[in-house]
Amino acid sequence: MSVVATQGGLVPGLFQGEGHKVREFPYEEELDELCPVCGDKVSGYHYGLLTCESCKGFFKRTVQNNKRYTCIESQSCPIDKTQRKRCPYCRFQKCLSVGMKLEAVRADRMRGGRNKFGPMYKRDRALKQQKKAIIRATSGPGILKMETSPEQANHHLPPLHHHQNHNHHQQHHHQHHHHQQQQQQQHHHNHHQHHHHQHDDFEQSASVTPLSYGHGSARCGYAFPAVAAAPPSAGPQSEFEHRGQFAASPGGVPLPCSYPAAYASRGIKSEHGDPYADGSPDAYLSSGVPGYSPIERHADPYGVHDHAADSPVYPVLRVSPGCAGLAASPAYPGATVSPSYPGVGASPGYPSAAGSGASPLLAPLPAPQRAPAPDAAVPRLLAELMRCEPDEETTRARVTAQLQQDEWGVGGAGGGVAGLGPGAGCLNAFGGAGAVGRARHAGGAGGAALASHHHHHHLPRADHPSAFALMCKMADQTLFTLVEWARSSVFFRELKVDDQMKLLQNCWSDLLVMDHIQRQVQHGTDGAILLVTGQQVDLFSVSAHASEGLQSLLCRAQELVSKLRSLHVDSHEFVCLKYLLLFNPDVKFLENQALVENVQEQVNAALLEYTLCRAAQPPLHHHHHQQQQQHQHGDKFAQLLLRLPEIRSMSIQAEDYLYCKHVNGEVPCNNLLIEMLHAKQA
DNA sequence: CTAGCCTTGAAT
DNA sequence: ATTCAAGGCTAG
Ligand SMILES: [Zn+2]
Ligand SMILES: [Zn+2]
Repeated sequence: MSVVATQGGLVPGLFQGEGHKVREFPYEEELDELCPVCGDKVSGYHYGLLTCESCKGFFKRTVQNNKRYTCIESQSCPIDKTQRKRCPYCRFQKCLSVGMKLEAVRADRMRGGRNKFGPMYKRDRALKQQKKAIIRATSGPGILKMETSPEQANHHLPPLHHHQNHNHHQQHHHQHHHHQQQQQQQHHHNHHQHHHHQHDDFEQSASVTPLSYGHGSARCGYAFPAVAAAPPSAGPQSEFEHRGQFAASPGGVPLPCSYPAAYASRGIKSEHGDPYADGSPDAYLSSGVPGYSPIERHADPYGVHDHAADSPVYPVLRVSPGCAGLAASPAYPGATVSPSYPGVGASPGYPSAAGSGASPLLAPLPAPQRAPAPDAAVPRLLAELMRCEPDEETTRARVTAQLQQDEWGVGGAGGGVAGLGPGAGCLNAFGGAGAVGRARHAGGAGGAALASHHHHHHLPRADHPSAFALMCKMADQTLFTLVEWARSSVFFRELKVDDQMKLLQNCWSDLLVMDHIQRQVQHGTDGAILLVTGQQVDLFSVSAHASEGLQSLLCRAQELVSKLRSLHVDSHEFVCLKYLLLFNPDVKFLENQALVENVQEQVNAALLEYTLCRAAQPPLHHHHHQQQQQHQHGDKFAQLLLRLPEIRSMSIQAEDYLYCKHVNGEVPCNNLLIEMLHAKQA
């Protein structure tokens, strides 16, 4: 809310002149909710991914009972909530194609517990959550970040407790004796006892025995991509034991072993007649393919990558057609000609549409040489990048406003907080006051030290218990602005959301570090740390009470700042560096990798040209340093590029540091930083 | 068979 | 003690 007021019309780069164009992104990703098989409501993770309850049951029944279906039509029946009953064949086919995992169905029917997919589910959750977070940060209403879940959630609770409670009709019976129900199953139960201790086939957590679907009897009407190599079943095994269905291969990959046709049904279901028990596979063999193989080379239905490799059903286009204009990087003429524009095509939002008031229509073809730019020294590409740059003042206002709003919302969470004015804290964006214990200690000494020093504007105190939390919020807000920056930046917004996610996931901390560094270089003063809120903190007193890890970070940051200052890095160059971080060609599995690489290339070229031009026309002052400067400018380009690894390294260290703090519970919840961090781990 | 609801139990 | 995905049960 307040944000809207804040942004008014002051934010040139971020809002591109108009604040109501939020529809540009296909962010409508119907996050979760829908079963990938039938579109019904998702009830949780089932056999590898989020599905609805009915598909879970269907899949279970099918695999457990080794069911075989036949499609009456062309094996391509549409599957949705209303038609899913129609063709079980196609339904099951779809289950498999979307990634439901056969091996998650247990042969021994053991209940409860967790299987090897547990961690994956967790990871996937983190990713989805992060995705949502970014979307909220990106396309949500202003910066009204985290929807205060605590309060809203509590509003409507009373009226819906009827359902859950009355489930008593018949559960008191089998408390301890679920065996009784098993009736014919106690037979197997005995086996289970053994198995639990004997085999942990599949090298997965102890006692889950994946059920083998399909068997030696030949057949496999289902589209199993990479199963061709499944060995034909060996002869029938005399014992009906769950014996070596799978054997862990040296590499840990489960390999299908001989598997008696009868087993599947017998071992699994004892009550129903075994459809194959008496050997009459005729009904199911349609293709000659021997049983399926639960091999799982693509234990990743989460789209992080391919599917293309092993799923003929849903191939993924690897090559992006949209990068046509980028493919052929224009030759770099010389120092005078700016790198040509990548013809991004008639994309909806071309940069110029924002500031220059130019119609999107003339975006595709910026005339070959519109040399008469106001500043000939600035490559046009660079000029375009600059146009998207938010100004420090606006960012400061927004972050500050948001922080204040947070505090209001929190209420009296920290009585002293309010007294600190617009946010407070110390250290850089990743800073903190060390361990809790330390923070307290700093309360005495640190506070005194800070107070006795220069009277900067509002000297945030490092001693406040929530100083670190405030710093986190500050960094959090900064991240939001950076995400928005990226989102509205020139080439980035041409990318698919998924690609954007991946890039941001990769560089968010780099951008934060870079943002901090840039702030220090351009607006900060020596010996102090300039926060995004405009407050300054005495560097010396801070590091005096900072933990070792933090000191190291501060130190490195300071060194970098000094270095960049000596190089007289200006905002143009900073922009380039930021883009180089953002468009990191090391990020793999991008749909439009070509664009990323091309932007990297072009920005590189632009930076080179720019630094060369600047070197040619250095400021007329400092004559006595002329020589030295000439030399410095000479390889300034290289100097700049060499800082990138350092920044990456710092961001990694900062992430580690942040993670430690998080584990210690010192990072406030609902923090985008943590969500990014969390999604990255594992 | 289907699909909603219930019980389990390793992992956390 | 809590989670929550896997199996079980049973009207419809
Ligand atoms: Zn479904
Ligand atoms: Zn069909």
